Amino acid sequence: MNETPHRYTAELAGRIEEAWQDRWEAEGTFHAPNPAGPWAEPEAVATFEEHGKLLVLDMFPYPSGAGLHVGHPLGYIGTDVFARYHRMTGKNVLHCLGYDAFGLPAEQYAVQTGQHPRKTTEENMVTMRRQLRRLGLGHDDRRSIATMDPSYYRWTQWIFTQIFESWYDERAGRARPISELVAAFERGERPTPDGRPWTELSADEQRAAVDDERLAYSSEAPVNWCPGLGTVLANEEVTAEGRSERGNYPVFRRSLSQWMMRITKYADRLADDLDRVDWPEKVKAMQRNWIGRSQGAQVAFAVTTPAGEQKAIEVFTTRPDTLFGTTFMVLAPEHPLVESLVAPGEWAEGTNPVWTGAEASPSAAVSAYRLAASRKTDVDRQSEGKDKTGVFTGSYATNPVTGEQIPVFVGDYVLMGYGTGAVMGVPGGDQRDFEFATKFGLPIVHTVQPPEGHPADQAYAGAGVTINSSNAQISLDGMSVDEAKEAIIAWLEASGAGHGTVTYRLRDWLFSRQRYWGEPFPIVYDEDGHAHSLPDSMLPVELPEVPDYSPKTFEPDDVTSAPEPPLSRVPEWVNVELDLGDGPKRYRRETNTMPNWAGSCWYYLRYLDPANDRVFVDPEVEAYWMARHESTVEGAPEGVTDPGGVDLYIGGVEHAVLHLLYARFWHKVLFDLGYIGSEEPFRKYFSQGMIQAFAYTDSRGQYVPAEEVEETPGADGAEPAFTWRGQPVRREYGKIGKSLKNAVSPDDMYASFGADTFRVYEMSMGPLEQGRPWETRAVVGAQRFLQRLWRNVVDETTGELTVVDTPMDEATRRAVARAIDGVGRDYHALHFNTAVAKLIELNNTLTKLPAVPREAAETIVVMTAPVAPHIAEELWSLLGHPDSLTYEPFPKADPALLVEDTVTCVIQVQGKVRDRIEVAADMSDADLEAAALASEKIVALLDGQSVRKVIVRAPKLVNIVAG
RNA sequence: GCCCCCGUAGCCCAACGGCAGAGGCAGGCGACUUAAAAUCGCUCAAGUGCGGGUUCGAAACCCGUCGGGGGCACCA
Repeated sequence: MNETPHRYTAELAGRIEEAWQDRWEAEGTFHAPNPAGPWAEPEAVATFEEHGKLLVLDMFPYPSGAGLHVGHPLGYIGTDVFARYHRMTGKNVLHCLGYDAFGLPAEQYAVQTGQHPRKTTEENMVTMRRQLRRLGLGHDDRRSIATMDPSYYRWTQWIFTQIFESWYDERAGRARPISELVAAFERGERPTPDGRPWTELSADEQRAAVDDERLAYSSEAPVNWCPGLGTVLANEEVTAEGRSERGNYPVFRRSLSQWMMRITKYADRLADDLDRVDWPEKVKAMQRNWIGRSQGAQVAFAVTTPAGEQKAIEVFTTRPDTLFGTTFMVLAPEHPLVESLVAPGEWAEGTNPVWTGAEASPSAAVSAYRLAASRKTDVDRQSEGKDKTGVFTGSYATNPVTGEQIPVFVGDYVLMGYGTGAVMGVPGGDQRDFEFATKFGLPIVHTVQPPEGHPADQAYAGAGVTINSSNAQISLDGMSVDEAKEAIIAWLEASGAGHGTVTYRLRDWLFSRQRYWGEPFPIVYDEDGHAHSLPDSMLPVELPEVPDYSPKTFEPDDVTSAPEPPLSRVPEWVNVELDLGDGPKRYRRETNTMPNWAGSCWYYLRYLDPANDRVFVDPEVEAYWMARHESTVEGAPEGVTDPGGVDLYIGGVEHAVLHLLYARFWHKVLFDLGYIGSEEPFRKYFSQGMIQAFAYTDSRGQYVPAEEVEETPGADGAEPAFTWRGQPVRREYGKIGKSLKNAVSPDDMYASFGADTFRVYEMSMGPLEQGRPWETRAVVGAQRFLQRLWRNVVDETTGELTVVDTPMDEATRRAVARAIDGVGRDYHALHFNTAVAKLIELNNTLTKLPAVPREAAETIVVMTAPVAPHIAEELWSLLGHPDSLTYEPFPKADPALLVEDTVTCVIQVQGKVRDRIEVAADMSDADLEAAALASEKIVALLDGQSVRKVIVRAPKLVNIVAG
């Protein structure tokens, strides 16, 4: 028979946990009141007036069919601990979780099985909800939205129409409604594209002028076409190797008509406002890198075409100071001027044979080169490495500062997609140009004095004194690089040959996909093919049922294929009669769908007011939860202001560019249009580390189930040996997942230990931002802690309370006070691992007492609640409190108990500890110095040496410098 | 090639520039048990990757170097 029926086992933990989860749900414990909107509870909100609110957010999960593994909940537990702690500090805390329900896996599954993706997704959501509920997360379950619900994507579509109906006013530095653009054209405040008065433009011309300014626009442009997925992709979804981030299929550049978002208009604000948010530097750096703002100059090189026309080749350079060293030019193969620069006839007499590409004439050489370049994928270009290729066009341009005639080449190391698609070749200052010049026998002029010992076979791109840079009007010689840049830009601007400018790596965002399982566009085309956004009253545009979910996919390397969206196969949905204000007319619906990012661009706003069917979020509600603060975020530079936003956002670093950039963009548009009052979505973002696990391969390199591997410790510190079914296996470390056969499910943890133990273990493994290895056998440490905590309150045999109503002794009071102080600060700073360590320390102290005083027990129970809420609730209840401790105030430490009466003072000689003395905590420096010098050990050690200096850090340290 | 992060007991991790150890795992010893598991108690264990420097004093700050992880990469 069981002698300890009331021991805190996994089984007992499970019963307690499920009971409390039911009670929290029934009582709506985590429902956060809103100040306005359909759920307005202003009186409830007013009760939080003293301590304010806190908005905590997790990254929007995709409900995967594979279920969760133990790595997934790390961030969710982190936010939950933080949220629960702050409820105890008296804040109105909003924390909830919804689902990013549109996505590729459900659609691919649907294609294979014919199962509707909604059904699959709903089933997956049920599983995930169960797994997360069992974890005891304190979510406001009323706010759990899903992007696939028409009541949600109605507003995704509405936001799209707002973006479509907006333009970016450069002068005002913000987005404005299209109607104001039309008004500006009408009043003549804004010149039309060709300068004619607005009224003289035809209807089509007026429409084109407006459409060219829209923040969402459709355009025929080279896009990333992925035949293997049957869809086009955004730049951000294509890897450096030119493959799809999802599925790793080849991606080709094809010119197709697609929807784009003019995110480039926000490049500066997206870059600048990174200074205003509290994010990891790493992530800020990645976004800055992606935006790729570079300061420089645009310079025009005059060229006379073979046909006799005067043209200019515009180049962008970050190093205008090196203009005097420009000895050639290179255009991208796709550059529009190439055609007109190709010299007719044979090569000129004496043309360097290396320049000709072994062709008989410039036109043959250039067309062969261009053809070859057009056939290359990014992968090919990559694999060619740094070997510079190119051919001469037969034309010469004029260097605007030297007046020299310099040859113009076509070369594929110049990319059409960056800058102007043309570069000035400065072999002395740019390694790529140097390599090109060496290969083609072009002159190399240094314009910055290289330091001594600089290798002769390299360009010099560093700082130094400008040389070889003067003409009749200007001399840069002797200037630093920065001075020279400034001087030459001024000269270029004065002479009309160029101007200072900024370029960006960021491109407009490709926003359409040829998929079924996504939001339909709220766009229809009239009979002339013009796009119209649908009015609010016609939203949502519901996703129709289709006979076949598959996008037409192709052989992954079929370059000639073209996308065909599934929705185009439902003619009765595509062709509609609508009245858009000018009577019923025939329209054709847009058949592309939105990318997965659309729903996740604004979900945090919907969390705030999910039941609102009048607006996507009530402005007062948004202002309450996300308003800008008076004070700036931590570490913000001088002069910036707080942008508002979510108080804490925890998620993986894998979305550093994609989701976090897109969401910032949409947020800024909504701010510009006056719908919200915060300028940034995520004031503080914290990037959690990834939990990984060991995986094992057998002699053939096949993965074997990690949980079945046995470890034999090596003798005398040798490496341990690992075996699986008797055969030796090799250990490696990697991502948790099916393919490495090292996945551990949270369900197993609930069954073996309970959710609280699992939570404590995950939080205590190490700092939240750091990756670390999962180790199932170490989980028991967390369980032992909770068992001891339980035993400090409850008798394992009888189930009776063991706490006593005697006051705490002095030592216990001090230990409790220290813990309160430390644990509170650790929770606040997201240092959950050290918070748990301090709780364990205090608990171990209490364990050693003959009986635990009630006050000590209650204090530690309350402090433990954020990490282990179920056991804390249960003990709190056993201690006689009928209500949940969710809103119980976090204990406050008596400052008097934090300072010791006496402390151990360390006495060092030359920085080495030589003696310790007990002294009063308030001892003066002089007294302490005297006491230290009087120490017998010190006197003996100094042995008459003179004391040169004494450093006193009362009351803990004295350092004597002798000699 | 460039940029960022991390190197502390066998392992995961602590330590305002001031006594290297808070906590956990594993190991060892002991208690309980017929026994084992679980549990409890005790215990062992590193001088902080390496080399310089700054300082009265460095795991911490600076420079260099090695190792691990991540990001970017013909971006003009």
